[in-house]
Amino acid sequence: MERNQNIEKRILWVAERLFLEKGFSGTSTTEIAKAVGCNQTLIHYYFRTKEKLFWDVFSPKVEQVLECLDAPLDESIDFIERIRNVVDFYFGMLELDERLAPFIVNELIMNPGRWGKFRDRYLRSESRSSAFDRFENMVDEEVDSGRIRRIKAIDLLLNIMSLTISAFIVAPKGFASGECDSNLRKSYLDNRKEDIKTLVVNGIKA
Amino acid sequence: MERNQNIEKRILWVAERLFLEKGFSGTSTTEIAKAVGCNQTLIHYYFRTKEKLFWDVFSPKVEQVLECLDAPLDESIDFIERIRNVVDFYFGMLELDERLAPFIVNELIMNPGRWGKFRDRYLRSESRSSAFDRFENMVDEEVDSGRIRRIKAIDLLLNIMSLTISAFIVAPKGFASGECDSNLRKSYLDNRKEDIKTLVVNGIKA
DNA sequence: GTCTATAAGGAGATAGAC
DNA sequence: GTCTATCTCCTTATAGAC
Repeated sequence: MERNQNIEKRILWVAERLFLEKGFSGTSTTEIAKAVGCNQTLIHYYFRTKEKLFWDVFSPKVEQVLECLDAPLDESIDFIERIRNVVDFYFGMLELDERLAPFIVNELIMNPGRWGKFRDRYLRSESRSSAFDRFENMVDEEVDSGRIRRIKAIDLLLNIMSLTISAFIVAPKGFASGECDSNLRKSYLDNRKEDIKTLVVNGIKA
Repeated sequence: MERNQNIEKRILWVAERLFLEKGFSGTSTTEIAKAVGCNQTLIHYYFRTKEKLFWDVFSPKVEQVLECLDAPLDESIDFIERIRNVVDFYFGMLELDERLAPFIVNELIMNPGRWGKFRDRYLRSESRSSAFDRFENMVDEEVDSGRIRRIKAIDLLLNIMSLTISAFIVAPKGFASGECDSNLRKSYLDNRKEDIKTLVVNGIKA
């Protein structure tokens, strides 16, 4: 990538990195400009406001993440195995970039209203035939047949997501190991993934 | 509480409230002063820096929370019941102030280094006879006797804490219910508490 | 103890030259 | 497109009058 070509895209890349590392409020447009190697006013020339830059960076990513939530629901395999796949899938998604989970949680805490439009689009009961509805139907069917204990789909999903996301919140902070060594973190995450799968699967047995 | 008496304490109360609601970086000393009804420089007269004010507010609370982590470990009752009590206990602690969990997680993400001294004091292997060590001994004993599945105490604790804290991160944001109605939130939290207890207990069965 | 005044710096955003 | 200069506002912190 040439240094002087496509400044607009380079601003997007750099902004994504800095927002992920330091959050929205912790990143200034001046800092983004410095990292890009351009003038601060250029940020505003291309994106007008910092808020709009934020959305230009993240709305495609949020869409992408939300839309692939149903990817691992292959109905040809055993339900328990499908749930294990869901955990693997979420874990793998967050493992691609370990800054993602802290970023999401932080922005959710600091400015919950900002994410309302995504909640409305993907979790509200009005929007039928969503990924969550397919997941819910699948869980209800297992409960009704008595193959798993009585549990609401939303609770199962919250359990899986809470445990998975939390693993990445704790991991890089050295709370688990006392060290920030890369191998230790990897083995910590692998260990957490397996334990979470065991926990979630045991937790829904009839 | 008189308005003109004990300004120092009033600064501490107001600072606690604002730090909890808006985080450390989101709260200015000017804003604290305005809420107290005093001059901004008075904050610095009493506490010198914002950082020191932060610690004067929270280190007693952190000490208190960390020191009572072993409170529910009454050894006269069944282990499974003891674990259920631990969940009840953590839940109750966070229910006392629903701003606590988001605050802790947010500060942990934004400035992990700040909490290093507490980690060192309470979770490092060097500091023996801590609350965690007693918990660990208890879990190891149950594993060795075959009464529960093979699990490390730290994993069990991370499971419990992740699920409990996450419930409060999601709760006030309307992600679960789509509403912020107080009764809905209460029933959401009660429901989560029971499901988490079931999950954690099922998850360690042999 | 409490105030005014102010330093010294950083933020987001805009006008206008080139 | 990209820049300089600048506006306005806000931050933490200090000096010194009272």
